[in-house]
Amino acid sequence: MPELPEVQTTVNGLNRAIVGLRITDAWSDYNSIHHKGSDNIKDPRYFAQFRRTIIGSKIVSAERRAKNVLINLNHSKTILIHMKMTGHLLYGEYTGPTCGTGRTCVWQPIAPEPLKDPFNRHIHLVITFTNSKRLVLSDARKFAKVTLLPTKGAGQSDHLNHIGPEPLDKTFTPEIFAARLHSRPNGKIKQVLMDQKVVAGIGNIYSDEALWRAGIHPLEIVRNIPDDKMRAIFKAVKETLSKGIDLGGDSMSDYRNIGGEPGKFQLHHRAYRKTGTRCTKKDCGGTIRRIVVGARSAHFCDKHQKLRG
DNA sequence: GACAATGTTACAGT
DNA sequence: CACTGTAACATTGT
Repeated sequence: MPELPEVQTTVNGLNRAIVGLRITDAWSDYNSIHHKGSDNIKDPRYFAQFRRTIIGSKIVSAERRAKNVLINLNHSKTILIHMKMTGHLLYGEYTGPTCGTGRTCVWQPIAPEPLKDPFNRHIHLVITFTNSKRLVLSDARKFAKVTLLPTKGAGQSDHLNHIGPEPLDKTFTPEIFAARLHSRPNGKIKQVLMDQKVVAGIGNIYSDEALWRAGIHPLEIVRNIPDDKMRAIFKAVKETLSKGIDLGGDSMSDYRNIGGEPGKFQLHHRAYRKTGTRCTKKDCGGTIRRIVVGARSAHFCDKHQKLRG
């Protein structure tokens, strides 16, 4: 599940791999009746227009906004990609059948190992460069969103204009964080943390891990959280996300970096999917429990994350 | 074969 | 109107 650290890992990889390359073609087999008439390549008519527009342009840079990848092109257009739950971008050689013939494209990584990984085989978008290498989107559940925006004012588009502040920004302070959370005083802390309008980039994994670190129960109501605990959550969010980036993202499920290789954050989970195991906080001795919050799983320690109310 | 997994949004309900 | 909860999206892995 790409959250902020996974998207950042992808963007970092793109800035190393594809800047300066020119696009020669694009192919996709997305086709959904639910996106007819939308500015999403899942509408084949939109894809045809998307393809015509990006052919011939050069990659200037890649950046991240919340969980969105933004690829800036040299003709003042930007490709926006939201990978949703199971999408990830891969860059590499291509040796399969010609795209556009109706057959599924086969992507081959530079290293042979990732090709065996089933999560790298669900390819629904291929962008080809003049060096004949390709950027492809593997997206097992086909939830991803891909669209084209004017670079100037991309942030003001409907895709991005509602998103809250970036938690790793230097300008992001504990005061701003608390004020954002208090915009939903009656909300459960886990759900509010994951609300992209409140703070950008946090999803199920990092909310569980940050709350474990801060010692806060996921069902705690925002209104009841004292200032010092708010600061603790602020610090935990920053530390958890930074650690995720340092470890190259979380590959417990399908996420892979652009070389097709897994990240390492899943080896450091303290709560997420640790149900029934002993809490690893020093001298804690609690047990990790799983509950359902807003139709999503939440994991927490029953000893050092007590509900205070 | 049932069920869990999840980011986001549309929509129904309070 | 504001807010909350749930279904839908599509598919894989267990």
